[in-house]
Amino acid sequence: MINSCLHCKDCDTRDRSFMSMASADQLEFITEAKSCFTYKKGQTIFFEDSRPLGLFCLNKGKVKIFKTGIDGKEQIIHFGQPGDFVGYRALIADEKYSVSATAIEETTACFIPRDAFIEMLDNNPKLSRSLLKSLCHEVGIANERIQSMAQKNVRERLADTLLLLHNTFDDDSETLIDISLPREDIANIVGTATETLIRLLSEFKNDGLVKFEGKKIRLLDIAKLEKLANPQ
Amino acid sequence: MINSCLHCKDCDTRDRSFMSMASADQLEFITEAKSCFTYKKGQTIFFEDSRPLGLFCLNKGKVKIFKTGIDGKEQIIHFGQPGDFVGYRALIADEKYSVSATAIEETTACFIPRDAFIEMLDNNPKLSRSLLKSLCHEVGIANERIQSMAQKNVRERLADTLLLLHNTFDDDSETLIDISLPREDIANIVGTATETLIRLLSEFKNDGLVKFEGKKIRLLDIAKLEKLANPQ
DNA sequence: TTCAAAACATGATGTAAGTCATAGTTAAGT
DNA sequence: ACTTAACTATGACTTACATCATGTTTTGAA
Repeated sequence: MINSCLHCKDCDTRDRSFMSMASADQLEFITEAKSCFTYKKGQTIFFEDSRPLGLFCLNKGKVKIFKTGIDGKEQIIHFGQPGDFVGYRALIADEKYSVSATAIEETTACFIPRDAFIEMLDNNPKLSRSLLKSLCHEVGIANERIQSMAQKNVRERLADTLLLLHNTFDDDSETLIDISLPREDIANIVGTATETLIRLLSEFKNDGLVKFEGKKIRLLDIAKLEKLANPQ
Repeated sequence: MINSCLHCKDCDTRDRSFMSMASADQLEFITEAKSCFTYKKGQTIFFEDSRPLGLFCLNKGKVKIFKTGIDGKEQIIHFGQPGDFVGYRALIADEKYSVSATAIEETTACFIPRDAFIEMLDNNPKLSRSLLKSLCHEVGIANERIQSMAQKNVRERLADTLLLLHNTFDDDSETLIDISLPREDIANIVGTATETLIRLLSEFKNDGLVKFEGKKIRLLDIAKLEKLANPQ
């Protein structure tokens, strides 16, 4: 569903995003070029294997970025939240999307068409440098995840995941993980069966590591979780 | 061990590397700044958790890039061969190395100090754009690997790995994988125990999928391996 | 408010793959 | 050429986790 757009200069997620690298002229230019959309919970923003026509800059809500495997099992790669650019990797690499993005709560996003983004990128070394740095960092994160999948057991990966979610969606130095995910989604981050995830999460609860508050999870012992995630 | 350096303009791996983006002036500048090293099989070029002082441009040999986990088990992330830049992610991200690089055969590499590289990067949008594109592609590869680790069994991942090695080290449209790796290293790519890897590889041999030629592996049925790696 | 459909939970069971043990084989150094 | 060490190979055993089955609770739409 298409919306009327806020001017980028008035967008309060700008300072949290790559848009903070843009000049006033570029903000003007992008505002002209973009269009805005809202997505209900469960709606998909882009699909794996389709061609990117631009990128999305989120300004409200949360999305999950995932790959769909055999028998439809999702592997969640990461999440997007206000201020995040999503879908730019395929765009820059000049490839089809290798992931899908689906709203996990009501989300609004600005769509920046390919050409406008490329022009901004070409005229803004600071932006391109910032993207470069961010991507280098991300490759490091991804490599860590590969190792974790290969060498850690499910219990350790669950601890990892809870800490990751906490860092990504913290209620600001709170211990509450400020996102509602069904168990199946958490299992699809950890890389395990939903039943196994449920069992382990109950164990964590019984061990006093976490507490369930409605659909959200509160971490009760971060130090212990960190130890669990990274055994000697 | 330090060497006398070849001038970059005379380096025959240049066209295969990011150095092909450099201007004549920049090749001159880099040649002035760099120093060259040779590493014997087993020697390490850089260590995880240390600070990068520059990057390495390989011009002979092969290196494995890996992370070291609990009880010293390595997870091999990828390989470097002539023409490859290695160690630039940590440099650009301004982080410590998150991986180590060790020569798996006699290797020579040029070391380009941080400042010289950054200067070249800042003055060469084509290079920075090329790096950006390459990194975006790499993130896609890494994500695929995460999914594969999470959802595929060891047999499927071994098929994946053999095809990957074949694509990376092909004897040019040959079926021979042109690299000598001990079973333990292959296990550390696949993410399994060495004994399991050995068993599966024997099975693959008995099933007519591969053939051992000295320390190298020849693929006998690539179509079948692809089917095995990507079931329905 | 009711009913159907998700989501959550837990038990029973099977199996892929890890671990431990041992032995043969190749490679490397003196 | 001989000895030691590294690598490859196989068997026996264990276990973490997936799968299947079934029941309960929550959610949301009519």
